[in-house]
Amino acid sequence: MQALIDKIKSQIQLSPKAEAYLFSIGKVKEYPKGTILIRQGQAVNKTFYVTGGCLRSFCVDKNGKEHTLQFAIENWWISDYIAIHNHELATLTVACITDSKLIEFDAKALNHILTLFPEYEPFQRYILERHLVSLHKRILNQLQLTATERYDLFLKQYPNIEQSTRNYYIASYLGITQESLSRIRAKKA
Amino acid sequence: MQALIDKIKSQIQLSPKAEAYLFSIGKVKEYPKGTILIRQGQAVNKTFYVTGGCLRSFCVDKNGKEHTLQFAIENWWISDYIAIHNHELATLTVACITDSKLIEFDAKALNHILTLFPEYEPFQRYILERHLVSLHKRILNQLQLTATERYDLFLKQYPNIEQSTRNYYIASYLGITQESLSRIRAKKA
DNA sequence: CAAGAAAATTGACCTAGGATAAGAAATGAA
DNA sequence: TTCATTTCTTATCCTAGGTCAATTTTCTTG
Repeated sequence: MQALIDKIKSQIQLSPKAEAYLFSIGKVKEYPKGTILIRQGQAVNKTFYVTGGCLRSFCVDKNGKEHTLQFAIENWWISDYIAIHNHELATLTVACITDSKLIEFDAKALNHILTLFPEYEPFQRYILERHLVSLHKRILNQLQLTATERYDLFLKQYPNIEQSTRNYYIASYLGITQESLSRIRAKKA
Repeated sequence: MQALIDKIKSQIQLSPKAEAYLFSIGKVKEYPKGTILIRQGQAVNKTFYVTGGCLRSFCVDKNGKEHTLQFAIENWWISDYIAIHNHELATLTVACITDSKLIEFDAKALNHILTLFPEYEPFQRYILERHLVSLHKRILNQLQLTATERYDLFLKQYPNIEQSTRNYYIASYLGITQESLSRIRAKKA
């Protein structure tokens, strides 16, 4: 929790009261691999900040195939923002890929900090912008790179995920099948 | 310009001073079809709010192929956010697809409003969140839909763009070639 | 450690969509 | 209007990656 506070303080001035509020609403948790934190179809009322381990958000299509929207490692936030922003039920599932250490926030309480302590806004904006930029890049990569190039880039961006996650999850993030990913790997060796 | 102010006021309380500031930095402009507003490789210092017409942002890959990141129609913002956020030169080009009416903001001046009038933050956050959600959906669509399904969705999302834009731009947004798009269209008729 | 289960690999075949090229239709300038 | 240019369509052939199925390897867990 202190690590997050420090991160925030490196971006903005945080009053003692705001800091105390953050402490009061952030719950440090550890979840084992496989834990499902948000389930497709259910209400979303939590947002997670990752301090250790790795999670992912994904949706399941009509054929039962999974599609990974996001991997979240240390220092990233994860939730179903589509649902939160649109006040809808979850279209995504969020699950721990490995044993994970998180700080769990009630989404409404975290949002309320912006009303109580407007000084927090620039930090939230920073997070949103960073996220936005990473999505822009992802879309451009998806449009212009081959599967092999996307995989190479993935390895650079998430150098430690490969060991701890299944082939299938990576493939479902890259937009290919696990068999194709396996072939791509075989070619590299 | 007043239309934008009204939009903002429908989301947040805006003090007369903040409103005056916005007026002072927003320049109403009209550009003819084909105008390039931001050029790949150059510095980015503007952000555009669209009040009429249609623009797009795209990058050009090593083979000279274009990839459309965004179409912007009425009530949307467009710029190169990757460049702005990372303080880099433009990786994107932003161009008018049709004659367009815009409100042009100096990016720094627009950003400065957040310091001068923190009351503006929630609006900026609203815009960022909306953008984020649309990108999440786009990625999920790209991962799970066929080219034909993506095209159908595109027609729903941008019912008026098809007439005013070239086939190639739409194809480069969907991640297919213009020939494929032409075949998809032929099949529908 | 052994037996099952889960995950990854590999092979044979298939298909959506790409590449190239040529012709048809729009668009636009004179 | 006509000629030229740009855009769109169509046809042929091709390839990256998908599908399905059979192994092999790697995890689990008793």
